Amino acid sequence: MLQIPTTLDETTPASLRPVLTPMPVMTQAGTRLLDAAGDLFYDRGVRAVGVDLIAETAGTTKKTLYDRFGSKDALVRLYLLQRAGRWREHLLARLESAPADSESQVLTVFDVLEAWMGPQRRGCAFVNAYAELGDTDHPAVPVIRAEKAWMRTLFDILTGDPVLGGHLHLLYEGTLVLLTAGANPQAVPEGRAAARSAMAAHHHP
Amino acid sequence: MLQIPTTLDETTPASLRPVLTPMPVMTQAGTRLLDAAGDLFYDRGVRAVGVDLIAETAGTTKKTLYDRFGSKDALVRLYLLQRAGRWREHLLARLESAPADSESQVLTVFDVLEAWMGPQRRGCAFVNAYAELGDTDHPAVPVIRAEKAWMRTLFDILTGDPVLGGHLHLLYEGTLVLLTAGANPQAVPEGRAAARSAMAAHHHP
DNA sequence: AGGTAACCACACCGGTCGGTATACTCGCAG
DNA sequence: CTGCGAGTATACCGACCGGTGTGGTTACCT
Repeated sequence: MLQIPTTLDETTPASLRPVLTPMPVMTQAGTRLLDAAGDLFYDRGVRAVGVDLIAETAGTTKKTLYDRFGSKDALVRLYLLQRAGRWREHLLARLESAPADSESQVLTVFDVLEAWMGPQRRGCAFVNAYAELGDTDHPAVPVIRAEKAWMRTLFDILTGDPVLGGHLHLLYEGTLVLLTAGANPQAVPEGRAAARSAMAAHHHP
Repeated sequence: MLQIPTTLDETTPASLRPVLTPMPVMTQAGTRLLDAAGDLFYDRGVRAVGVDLIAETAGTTKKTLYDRFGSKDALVRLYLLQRAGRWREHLLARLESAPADSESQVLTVFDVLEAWMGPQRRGCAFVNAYAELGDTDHPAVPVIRAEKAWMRTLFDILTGDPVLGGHLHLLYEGTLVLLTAGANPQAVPEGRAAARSAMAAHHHP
């Protein structure tokens, strides 16, 4: 049985320790605000979206936004936290209904990525956010780092080998970048084939 | 002899056709402006830097900025164009003074990347810019696409095989992302080792 | 001498930024 | 009945956004 952590620990992200980073209790307007912010942040970028637009899109007011979340920075952090949780749940569910052997599991990650992205060209929400925030003390940065560390841990666990896991994680991140910024529609098939080749080479050296 | 294009063709980026995209003739204040904009854009992101700050940092005025470049968007495009040119020249110079065999050339790319980045955590200027601009009609987007296509062509030429070239390009982009957004200081050594493994597997299948 | 390109200093424009304040309505629990 | 949390509406704040206009000073070219 594979043991994959389902929570996102911001302080020791690579560990398996099940630390909770719970979402705050959401009111109705709060949920609408976070959903609207999520769509807008992802589509246009964090800095490009103002709090006025978020409140208007959610059908509420800036007052309510600041009553619920306190600041735009906190809302950005929650946006990434929610997105990380949804991706993890989605991916783990698909992996459970895939063949249990290591190679199938890894290739399934690429398949799930392709279906998740669809025809869209906005790339990885975490890489995009990091591009805007940089290596600062913004409260969202630990969430970004934790998401990358979680994917690395996933590949390590799926393969049982940190060297192969690292190789596959590099291929996964490269695929995501070249699919979007690179505008290469063949990125996912190429990434999948490269992953297959890397696993074959590792098992028959 | 390796034949690597040194120019950045925005319209047919993958071709070897030597189309020029020359920098405009620069005055003294124009050069200072573009240099200041380059540093600020890369360090803080394109949207986070205003034209007032650029002009002040360059020791000139907004008036001069708009007289030279016409718009902030044009300045952003020129920033990426200049950066792409510098990276290409730097990388090709290092490749010329490296062993000429295919494997050494590829591994040298990772070494040059590590030295180019240094201890810094701002990542790929082109990926960062795409994160802010997205798949829009911004004049800088073709420059981003062309840079990614140029790196892919480089790996194709260095290896003489588009399948292996694609694999290595994925590893290269993944390395860059995980070094910065992922905050993994082992990203370059891991990427280098993965590249070596991919090339070995390709030659002894 | 006249023209012109480059540059600087500075004021100005409408719009938007993140964030706050005031005042009001509604539903609900004590 | 009262208090309170949630929400709405709207006005406001100083700061900054990209971009423009005016006027004046050099230096060089014809």
